[in-house]
Amino acid sequence: MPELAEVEFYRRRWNPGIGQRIERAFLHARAGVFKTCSPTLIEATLPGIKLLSSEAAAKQMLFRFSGDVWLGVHLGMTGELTCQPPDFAPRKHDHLVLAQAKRTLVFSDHRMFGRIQFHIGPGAPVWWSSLAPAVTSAAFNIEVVSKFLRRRARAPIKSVLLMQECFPGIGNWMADEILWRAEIHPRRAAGSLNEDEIRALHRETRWVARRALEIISESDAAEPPDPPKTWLFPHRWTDGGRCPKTGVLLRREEIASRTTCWSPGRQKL
DNA sequence: TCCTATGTTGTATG
DNA sequence: ACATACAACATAGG
Repeated sequence: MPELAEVEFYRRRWNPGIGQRIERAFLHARAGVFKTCSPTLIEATLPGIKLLSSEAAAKQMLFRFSGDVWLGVHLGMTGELTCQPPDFAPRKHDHLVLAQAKRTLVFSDHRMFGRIQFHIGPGAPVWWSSLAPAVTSAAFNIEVVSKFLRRRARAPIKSVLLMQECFPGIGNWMADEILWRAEIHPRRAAGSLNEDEIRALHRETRWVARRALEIISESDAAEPPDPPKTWLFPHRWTDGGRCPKTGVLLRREEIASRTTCWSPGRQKL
């Protein structure tokens, strides 16, 4: 599920637990989500310390605990964070379950493409601080984008937009949304974009990311809200779906091993 | 039964 | 060494 804004949405689900102590920790020790860390160490360290704060960046989340303890979460394709009652009994796909006095913080992921990372030290872990600058930040500028596109000149622009080292947090639906707004065909070679197209790509990347985050923060719904009908998003998986700008039938095809949707005529090869 | 799924990574190839 | 393409990971739901 989760790209930039959804990750931010799920991060907030654990907000009620901030400032509160972890009483008990249950882990599915054999789950693939703990590939890069030791489940036994996590289970031994967390009880007794407090959740202090959290941040989201790209498709990652970082939770800071007292005692210089840090927990990283990547939701993969189907991961989810929830806040459950204090007497919560872990189910099959609940891989990380942190019981507090008044609630239980749960990470579940049935497909197990998600990852938990664990770090003890005075500062945030290296994998966190070395994430590419947010697409909403000033560091994500035209220069950076055009340089990256030149390096990836022969790859289709759709696959380049999915590369986290330049477009952190952009996933399959955001990439399609950006290209649709920028009027660029997803199969275009990254190196073939002219100056105006690169400017449009940069502008729409920032716009889509910022608006998606605003929509999330304006909502108090229990599930991540969908973008409005004026976006490509609600039409792209609908058979017979039409472009909200031109009314033509949308086209779907696999590009870069991902189902890709675009508006023929508006986005030309 | 078969197909698809909002993601990343390791490996093969050029 | 670098860029590109794709199988593999694991599971549920249509």
